[in-house]
Amino acid sequence: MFLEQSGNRIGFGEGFKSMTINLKQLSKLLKLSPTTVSRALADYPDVSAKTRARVKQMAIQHGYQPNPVARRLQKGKTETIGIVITPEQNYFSDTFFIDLLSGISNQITRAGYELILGVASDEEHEMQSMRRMVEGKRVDGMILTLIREQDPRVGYLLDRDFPFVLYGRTRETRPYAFVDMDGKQAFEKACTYLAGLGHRRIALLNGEPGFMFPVGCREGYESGLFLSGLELDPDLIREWKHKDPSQSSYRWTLELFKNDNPPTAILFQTEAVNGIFKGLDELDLQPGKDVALIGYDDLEIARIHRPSLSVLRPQAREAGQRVVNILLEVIKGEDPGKFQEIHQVEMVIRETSLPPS
Amino acid sequence: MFLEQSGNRIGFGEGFKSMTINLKQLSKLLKLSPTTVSRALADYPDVSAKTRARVKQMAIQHGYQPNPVARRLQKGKTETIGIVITPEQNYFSDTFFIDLLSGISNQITRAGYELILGVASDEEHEMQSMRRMVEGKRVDGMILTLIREQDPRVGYLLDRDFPFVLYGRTRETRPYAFVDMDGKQAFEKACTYLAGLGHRRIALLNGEPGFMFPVGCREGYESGLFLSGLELDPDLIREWKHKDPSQSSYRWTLELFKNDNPPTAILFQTEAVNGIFKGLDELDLQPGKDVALIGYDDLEIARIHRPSLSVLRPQAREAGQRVVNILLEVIKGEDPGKFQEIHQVEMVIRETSLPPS
DNA sequence: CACTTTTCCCAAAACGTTTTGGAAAAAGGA
DNA sequence: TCCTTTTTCCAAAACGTTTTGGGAAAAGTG
Repeated sequence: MFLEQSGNRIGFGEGFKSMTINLKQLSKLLKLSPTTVSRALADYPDVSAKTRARVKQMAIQHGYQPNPVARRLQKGKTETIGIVITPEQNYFSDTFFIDLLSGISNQITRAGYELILGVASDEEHEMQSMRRMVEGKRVDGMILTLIREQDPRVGYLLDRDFPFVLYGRTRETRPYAFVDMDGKQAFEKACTYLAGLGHRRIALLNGEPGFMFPVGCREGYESGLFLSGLELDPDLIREWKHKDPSQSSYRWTLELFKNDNPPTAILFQTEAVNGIFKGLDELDLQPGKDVALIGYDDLEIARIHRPSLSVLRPQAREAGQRVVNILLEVIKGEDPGKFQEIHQVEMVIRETSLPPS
Repeated sequence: MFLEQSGNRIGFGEGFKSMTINLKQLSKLLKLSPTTVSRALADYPDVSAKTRARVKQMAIQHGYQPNPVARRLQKGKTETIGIVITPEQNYFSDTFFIDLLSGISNQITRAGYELILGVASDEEHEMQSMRRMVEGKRVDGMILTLIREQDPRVGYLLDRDFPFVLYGRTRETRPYAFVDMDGKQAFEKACTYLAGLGHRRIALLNGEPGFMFPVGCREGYESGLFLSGLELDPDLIREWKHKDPSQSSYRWTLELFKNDNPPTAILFQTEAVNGIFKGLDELDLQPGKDVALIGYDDLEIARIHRPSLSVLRPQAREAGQRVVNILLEVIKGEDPGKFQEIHQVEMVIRETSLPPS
């Protein structure tokens, strides 16, 4: 049976291609010009309803789909958008990034576009991969994530007037499009919530310096303290590194409680939670009971752990969809400066945000 | 200053395109035909060394790069390969999958190809996304991961004689190309190692049923027991689910030690480690000391945790590179049956694989 | 020198679409 | 009826490459 099938294939002599039909063949079948068929399928008004129906029916019957490569050449667009990720991004939490990517991918598909992916080992290769896409005319627009305070990618793209959208923000005076999570509001909310419960010593384990996101978190934290009439103690603030969130947070947790006046609550990014739990465990402190905890990002561990972790939950999927919709507008020629969105972050209260004991 | 720049852009009236040069323009500059320029750049022997040098120099001077879309149309290839991932894949461990993807991406770039990514929420959308790529003539080949025992994707692609390579294996009699990790050998090795240390009761927490990988793990486990003269106890074997590795492994760990004759060692996939640690903690058993542990996959947590976790470490990056190289051969027309690779998995002994106490 | 071979280059076709700029036929208006 | 408008279709050009199939000039060969 397989042999026979294989024989057929060899008989046709063109492998996979034999299963496919193109515009010219379809138009011949319909006894119409390629022009008319093309326009019928694209719903142009200058083809009669009757022939349009006939064309469409024949098209689906033969499974005709316009060759995207040919269409791209004619249209002068690649119908493709690019993204470059780095291994760091992965530590950037488990379900979070895949959710973002999922929103991006679905919206891109819906628009008939393609998402091409680059994986870069470091900052230099990240730039290199992007340049290949941009200068090699391989994409119509770029999506940028994991944004740094000073991010050369943004300047590069602005200089070339090439369409792009940031997931995040950077320090740049020229207008550009972005979708960002309101980290400031989120941390402010968490901080005032804890203060409202009676916590007076609230610590912050912030993200890696150099990146933009922790800047907002810090602002929100400070603002939250201020609004609650608490004063800022630099000893309660520290940053961790992407490379080893658990290790650095573990060490920091131990140091934190050597303080004469230790905190009763900690704000942090959920990726660092393992180290914090471990540190508290070693100090014989119970999470939630002895120390209140609120993490940023609703990772699996936050839901699984007992006690379950209260978190700030960014809506990554929705953000991904917005990023794409905006990018498509920018590609169409809309002014990027018009698209600057800051999304609210919801707080999910679970078991680790009790009043101080 | 910015205004002036912007004015220029509007002056040229063609935005980004104005920065780019095409073959015709380049050939005009060189006073040569497009044919000759094209062939010079492609190192055809029928263009003299002198003009070839002249062409190349001018090309880099003007940053000429052939338009990939036009090239693809003419060559009848998309120079693109596709991959579809699912959120499940993410639980499939942190650094592991990104490492695989990194190997894939780098090798694809090196070949001048593109990687297009689909993200599917479930099995149905996974198929749908793949069909769009294949039937829409958007890719020359597919890479498949997270393979199931009965995997409809494989039959679909074989029926169409469409090039693809599996990362993993499936139950299919027709020949196809794959790169797989030797899970059997890995678990056999781990099992005999533990038995060699004196363990007589070794438990297995296996991956989710329905997927192919756990099948090999089980085989290796059973074979390891047999080679060590131990007998198999079904009570010591259980599977977990991708959706909540920690939760199901936690419950299982508790059940496991209700056994009259509890295990002194556990083999498992590292994703499930949190649940196991939590279960052991609750039972007042110390990992490594009271119960030996070996996980499959060298995740961050394995290195960070104290005691650090002994693991089986697959070389994801190398595997990704092989997958791509093989796929490129298959696309060229090589017989897929020739490419069936099973990669060895190394064992990293850390602190959780001591003799029984 | 005459003939063959080699070297070097190029015009035209092709890849599969969409868009442009009509043109023929049908319908409407006087 | 004759002219204008609307409807419906299509031939040709264009997108930017690579490949095909020569052809002219230069270099060898006797």
